[in-house]
Amino acid sequence: MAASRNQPANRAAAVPGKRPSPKRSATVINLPSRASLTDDAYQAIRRRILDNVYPPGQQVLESVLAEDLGISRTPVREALIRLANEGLVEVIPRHGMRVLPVSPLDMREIYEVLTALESAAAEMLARRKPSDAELKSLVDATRDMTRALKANDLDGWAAADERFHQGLVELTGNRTLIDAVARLGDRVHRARMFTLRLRPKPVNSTQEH
Amino acid sequence: MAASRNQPANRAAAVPGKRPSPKRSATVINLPSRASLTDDAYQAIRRRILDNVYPPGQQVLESVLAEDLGISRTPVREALIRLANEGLVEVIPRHGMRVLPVSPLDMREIYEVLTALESAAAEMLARRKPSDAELKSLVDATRDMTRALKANDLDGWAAADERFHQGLVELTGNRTLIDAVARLGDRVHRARMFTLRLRPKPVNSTQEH
DNA sequence: GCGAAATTCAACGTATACATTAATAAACAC
DNA sequence: GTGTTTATTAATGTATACGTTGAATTTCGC
Repeated sequence: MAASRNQPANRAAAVPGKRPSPKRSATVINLPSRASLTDDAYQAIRRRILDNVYPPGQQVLESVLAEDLGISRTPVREALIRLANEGLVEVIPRHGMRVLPVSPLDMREIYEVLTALESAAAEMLARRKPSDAELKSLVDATRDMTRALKANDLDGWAAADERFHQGLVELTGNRTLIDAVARLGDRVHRARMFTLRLRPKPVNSTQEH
Repeated sequence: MAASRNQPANRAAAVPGKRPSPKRSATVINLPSRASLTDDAYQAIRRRILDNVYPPGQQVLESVLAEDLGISRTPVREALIRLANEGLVEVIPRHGMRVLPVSPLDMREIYEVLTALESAAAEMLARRKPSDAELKSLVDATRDMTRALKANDLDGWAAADERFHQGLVELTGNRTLIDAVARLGDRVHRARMFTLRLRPKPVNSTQEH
């Protein structure tokens, strides 16, 4: 499988708050992270998309991104290839990248696929007869979801929900499955911005197991 | 796509290229838009992997690939990013790309995911009550599969099988699903080289619909 | 004034240059 | 001979250079 394209944890200093000169200078904080500039660019651009700094439909030129991030076009291009592969953006030959919109249709499609994958995950898990310890994270997440739901805390619910899905899929140990779900993760996140509650609840399908 | 046939003569002086492939006879009148070198590289490397020219575990340096394809490292790198994203190779910092092996475990994982996705596709299709015309390709493929199976024609079976899966998924019209399956396509192909018959038969799940 | 042809412009695709650094080999002390 | 340190090499990551070409703009014919 591809190297861990998943977003680990390094969300601290990904976004350059300032606009240094196009030249890379010492003003850039030297983190112990040996992340490549390509990775940085990937994270930064991705973040801006998820945070709606670059809303759907937004177009940004490679050169603008590069200057904005204080790096050259090369790592920007490489980051864009990854983002395009992930379905977040589209690279239009003369117009830079374009943030792909997430239409209601897209959402439905994504949820259909996700539901299928998670159902399979639940089934696999059930078959594997996991220990209670393994299930703890899931149970916790479910409890948090219910709790948040009662408190009308949508954000909390979403967070717990995400933990649940993440945990469910990861417990299967099926890397291919994990990757497939992760690939949809960002788009789900964006879709969720539009519709937090249209979502079906795959919780039942696992709780009964 | 833009026609990027740009190999100025000065290139010969700069690089002792051994492979003047980017040469085009003047008799060609209206050639269709040229793919980018990145695309070419992607296709070429991918093909070599699928054809086992680069067997699993094989490592090839960027520079070797570049020289081999008669292009610079830039498009090679971009192609490798795509291939890595697709799970065909891994890019190891100092050792170029490495063709990922497809272990029996991988195969099982892939099939688990594929089965889930295709089951969902079948369900979606059934719910949509497709016309007979739409189903024709599926029926044909199924028939060919059965036929090939009887004739012990494994290759024929595999081909029909592939058509069946392709068609099944495409009939749903769910682009996300189509993409997800397509993304697994190459790995499936490689897995299939090892085990043509360990495969479960999702045929039933659709035929009954 | 309006459409077509010519021109300008800028973004890109690709090649190449360059500094960095891991891997390898060489030198060395013991 | 062996383990350690230093030099060498090579592959990379990134920056930059550059020709190509689609798009925008202007010029031109009418």
